[in-house]
Amino acid sequence: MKKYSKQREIILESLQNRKDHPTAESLYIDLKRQMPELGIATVYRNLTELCEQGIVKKIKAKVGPDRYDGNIKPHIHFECKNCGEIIDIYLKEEQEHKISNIKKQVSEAEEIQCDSSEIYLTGLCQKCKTQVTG
Amino acid sequence: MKKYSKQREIILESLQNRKDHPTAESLYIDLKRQMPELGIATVYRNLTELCEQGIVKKIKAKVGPDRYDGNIKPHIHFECKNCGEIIDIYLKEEQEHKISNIKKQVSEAEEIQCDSSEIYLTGLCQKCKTQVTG
DNA sequence: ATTATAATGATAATCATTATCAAAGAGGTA
DNA sequence: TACCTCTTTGATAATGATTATCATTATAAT
Repeated sequence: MKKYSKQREIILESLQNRKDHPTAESLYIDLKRQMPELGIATVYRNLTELCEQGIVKKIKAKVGPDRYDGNIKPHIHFECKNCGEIIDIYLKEEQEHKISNIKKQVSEAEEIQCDSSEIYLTGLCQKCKTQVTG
Repeated sequence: MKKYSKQREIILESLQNRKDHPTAESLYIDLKRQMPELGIATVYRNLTELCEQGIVKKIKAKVGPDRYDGNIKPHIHFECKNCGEIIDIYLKEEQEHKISNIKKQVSEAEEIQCDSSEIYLTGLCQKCKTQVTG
């Protein structure tokens, strides 16, 4: 039987309140301020658990360790190859619809059961675009 | 100045001939048969180099270490959550077109410069679908 | 052939993550 | 409340993947 833990609670809460996509370590450092006895293993354990429950999503960035996202509303990620920031992008309903259509077509054509899709974009974010370009 | 090396040649060649998406280690083990003096660091070094040149692509799988793909023709990846296999899926021209359209729209709306996109599907492959379901 | 420098292989070092395990906490039940 | 069982925790060792170091070898230009 799954039991309550204060640690799991604050990890989820923090992740849902943050607007960025922290690594396990940065979450750990942050939470240690309000719970100094917290251990890094507990953070990893709970992040894994929350991912399995589908409350949290793991992001495999191109650069650096895995990141975690407490926002599970459908959206895609853009990673800036210059500053490394990952920004959330919400597709319009019509765009979302096109994607799920393609997913359906592919599932049929390949005879697979596709239950999730992820779209990663890479390039230069607004800031870095102007900085790098001139 | 960049210099030729036999090692880099066989790494690229092997990757382009293989139809799977090997990890650095499995590539190393395989190539060691034809070149026993090959070192694992050389494999990592050259894979990184080839990725930077854009001749090879790195795949961050949900499970396990990074994989490499010698096929750079536009395609997307499907990872089976049961057997872990990664299969290539080629979108139809019209599907590809819809995606690049969305990419363009997003780039404008977000004021970013998006130069690459990756679509990642997850679920059950043909084999595992029938195995698990029935 | 000589020389400059890039690439290699062995291996140490690092980084991220997972495993282990004794102690503490949660959630029953008597 | 006291007790029991099982889960979770924190500390830390262990592991796995990748990168750094460095002496040696190979490449390519002169």
